[in-house]
Amino acid sequence: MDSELRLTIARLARRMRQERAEADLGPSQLGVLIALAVRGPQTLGELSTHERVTAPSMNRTVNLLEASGLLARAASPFDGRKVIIDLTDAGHALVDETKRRRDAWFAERLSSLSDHERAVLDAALPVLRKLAEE
Amino acid sequence: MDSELRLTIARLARRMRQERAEADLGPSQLGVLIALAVRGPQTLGELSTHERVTAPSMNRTVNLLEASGLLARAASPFDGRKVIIDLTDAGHALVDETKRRRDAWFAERLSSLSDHERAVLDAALPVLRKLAEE
DNA sequence: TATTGTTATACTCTATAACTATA
DNA sequence: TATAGTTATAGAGTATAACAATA
Repeated sequence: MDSELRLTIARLARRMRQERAEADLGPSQLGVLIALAVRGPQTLGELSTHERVTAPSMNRTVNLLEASGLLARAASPFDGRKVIIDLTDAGHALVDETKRRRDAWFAERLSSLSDHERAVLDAALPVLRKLAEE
Repeated sequence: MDSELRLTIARLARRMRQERAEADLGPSQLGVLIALAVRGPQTLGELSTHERVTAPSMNRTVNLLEASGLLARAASPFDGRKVIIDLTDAGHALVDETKRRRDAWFAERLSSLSDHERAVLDAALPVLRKLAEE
């Protein structure tokens, strides 16, 4: 059954990821914007570590997002080597819109469940969260 | 809370996906091999439909896997346009090994849970499966 | 004509290696 | 010397458009 649960979670996550569309950003670009929204301004190194990607790869993604006006680079006042990356207003707006749409999709799926089924999921949430821990 | 559950599932799936490594195939190539193992020999069109990818994209992935000796193409005896794709012995072996390793990783995560927590997940499985339905 | 697979081309995302600037 | 970021280059994975072969 272990295997069943693992595969089901993978399949569900895959379906969720297909619900993007709104802006035509790839998943990596969207992931960076969401990381900035959740964890605030960060250096390139922090971003690449957290997203588990190499620095050159993150640099490229950041370049694309900067060119789209969704984030901005600023020099660190404390360390001339570092660059602080943060969302622009447009970046914040895009993150909010994306979250709203994904939540709506997921809520629609949940609405097909019975009260009991929703209660079961509610009970499972802390356990799933524990499994997902680093 | 809807949003919490959605994000937790996404995060858990992401952690699982990072557990690959064994062979250095990307997730797409591995996905094709697993699809062939689970659902048997298929045409290119069937594969691309099921993996939700365009035919040229699937064709490219199949080319790489064929070059690696993990699958083979054969002409359909009934329809000259169709190509039947199936795993080689090496492909089967790779799928088995991958499944074994991912299951082991997941089982190790599950072992950190209490009996009660595992029971909660067990109850949630059919509900998650329902959410993941097409 | 319609369908199946393929080739051509282009863009995103990833990596490693090598370089620049700062500490 | 070591660290932070960047550039150069290459390969995987995705797409659309155009083509060949078969039904």
